[in-house]
Amino acid sequence: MYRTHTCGELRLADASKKVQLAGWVQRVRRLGGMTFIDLRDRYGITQLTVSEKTPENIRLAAEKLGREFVLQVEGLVVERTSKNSKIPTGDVEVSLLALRVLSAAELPPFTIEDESDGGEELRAKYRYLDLRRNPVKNALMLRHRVAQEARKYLDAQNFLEIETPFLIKSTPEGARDFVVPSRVHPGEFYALPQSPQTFKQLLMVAGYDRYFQLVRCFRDEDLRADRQPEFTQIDCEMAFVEREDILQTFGGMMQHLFRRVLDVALDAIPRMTYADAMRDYGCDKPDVRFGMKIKELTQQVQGNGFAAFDSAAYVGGICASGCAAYTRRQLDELTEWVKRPQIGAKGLVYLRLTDDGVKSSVDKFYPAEALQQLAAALGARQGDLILLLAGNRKQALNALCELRLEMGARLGLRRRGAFAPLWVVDFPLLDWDSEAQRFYAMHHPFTAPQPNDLPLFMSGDREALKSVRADAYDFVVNGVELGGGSIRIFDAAIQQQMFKVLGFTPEDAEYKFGFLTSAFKFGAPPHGGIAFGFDRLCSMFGGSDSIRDYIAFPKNNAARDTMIDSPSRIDNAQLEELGIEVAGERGK
RNA sequence: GGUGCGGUAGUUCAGCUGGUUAGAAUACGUGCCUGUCACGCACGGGGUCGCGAGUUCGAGUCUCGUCCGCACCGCCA
Repeated sequence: MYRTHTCGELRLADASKKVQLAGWVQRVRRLGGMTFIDLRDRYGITQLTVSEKTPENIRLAAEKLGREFVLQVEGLVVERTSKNSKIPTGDVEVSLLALRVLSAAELPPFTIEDESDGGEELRAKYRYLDLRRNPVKNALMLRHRVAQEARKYLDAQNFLEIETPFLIKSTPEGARDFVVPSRVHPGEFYALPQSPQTFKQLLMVAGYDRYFQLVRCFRDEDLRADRQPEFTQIDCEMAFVEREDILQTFGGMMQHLFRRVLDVALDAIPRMTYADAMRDYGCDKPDVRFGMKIKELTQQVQGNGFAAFDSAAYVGGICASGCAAYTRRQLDELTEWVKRPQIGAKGLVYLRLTDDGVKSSVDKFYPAEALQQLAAALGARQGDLILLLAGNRKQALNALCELRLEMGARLGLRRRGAFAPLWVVDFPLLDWDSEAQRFYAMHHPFTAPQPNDLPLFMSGDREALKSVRADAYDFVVNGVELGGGSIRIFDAAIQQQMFKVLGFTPEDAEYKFGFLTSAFKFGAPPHGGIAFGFDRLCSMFGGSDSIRDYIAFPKNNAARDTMIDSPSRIDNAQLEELGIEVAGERGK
């Protein structure tokens, strides 16, 4: 036995006990005749003392200790003469009777402290040291808590946790697949799942009418702060349900998680249609912690000779409360901001509602009365700033969406600790790609059209298809998409029609998804489901925009793990065994 | 594939319009110190200024290329 207590455990009530502790040296403070050692483990820090009364062999050993040495010690718990209220164990210390160095340590490349002096690059390379730090440890503990609470809720609702395979078949629709060569079948490949989508549907066909899984998913796409090539979903599916059942069940799960993890009580989750979200917020994942809704003004502003507006397919604006005092410099800076390539606006028109009336950058095109009407249309009051921009509908809405979020941030309206969840519903089923002259599934090819739109869908008419709504829904919090799902097609004829609309030949469809359509021939129940981005959920709970600290061993921006140095080359013998041709470049 | 920012002691950073021997803080080492907990004081060691080319009498500083990191756009059914 190495220890009787952890380093976070001892209190005044333990005084005069003889205890054993084990942990890492956080810091040594040598005061001459007296030495203090902070011993750290997962649970906390306990101060060890070496004084002139301490046996000499321990005094000598203590002189050689450095940061991050691993010790096992025995000692007497004593009340401190000067207490430290900053740590829970601060009323006591352990006066050493025995000390064993289990492991000496080199000086770490950065200090293991909450406010570490190490940069991200260094901490990534030595992730096992970074994991010793409290902020990372707390993030992983939060992740554990969320996982346990999700399991508790789903188990109580009769869901079964069932594992599905990681070595599956490549179906390069949507995201790129990670691919794994087969040694047994040279020249053939498995793919890692982007999600267990088809398997969970097969489980519904098999009668396991409530399934869930905390499951790793793999997508070979470029990374972001909130996107990793391997990430975890809370993947769920239910049979004999319609949309309402799913929204109730998983709205309930979110209320459970917010309550149990954050002690935040969420009201029933509000809903918004995709069309409303696009119109009022310019995107399908609105941050509704604040208003500042977008207002379309195309009709109202055209015909006054202002070319930028007259020639635009869409003109819209937002009203930033209390920003009328923005200086010319600030407005110029904002204009540059919206003209950046990432935002892509051509320019920015402003109206400042000052004490002296409306001052705008387009005064010469619009009479004062027209400007007043614009202000009224946006519900602006004296002291407000109106920002307008124009373009094609999609670009302009996107730019307004970004501008709204930016102004919201500048005005302090995107408060951490405030949570505004919602369901976005009634997504379009299909997305027409005018370049490729084909439809893509907005969600995936198993998403059911809404019952009301089924005749339109079966008609196969291109214009009709563009307006078909899907029985799909996203769960959005504070402008972040945390989950999404749909009611699935379970009728073979509708599924065939979907493959046809998406341009799959019957052979294609058979090759890629034949197992699923076959299964549907043997009695498929109506079903639907949802998947939540578990890493994002955790980072949302933790108040971070990056999911990296909520993953024990994440990849960097370039999809590398700099600690283990992956991906890496493999030798020719290994390649040959896999039946993969050895490239001429190799070995150079 | 693209845009922006960054790369200088172990670490975090400063280093102006190019100009002596590249600094600070912290960490580390040594000495002193019996109540510290960001201990204190004194002294000390520590640099391929990411890498390569170019401009120049002279480059940490300017130019080009390249590698690496972060954020974002494209991409993510």
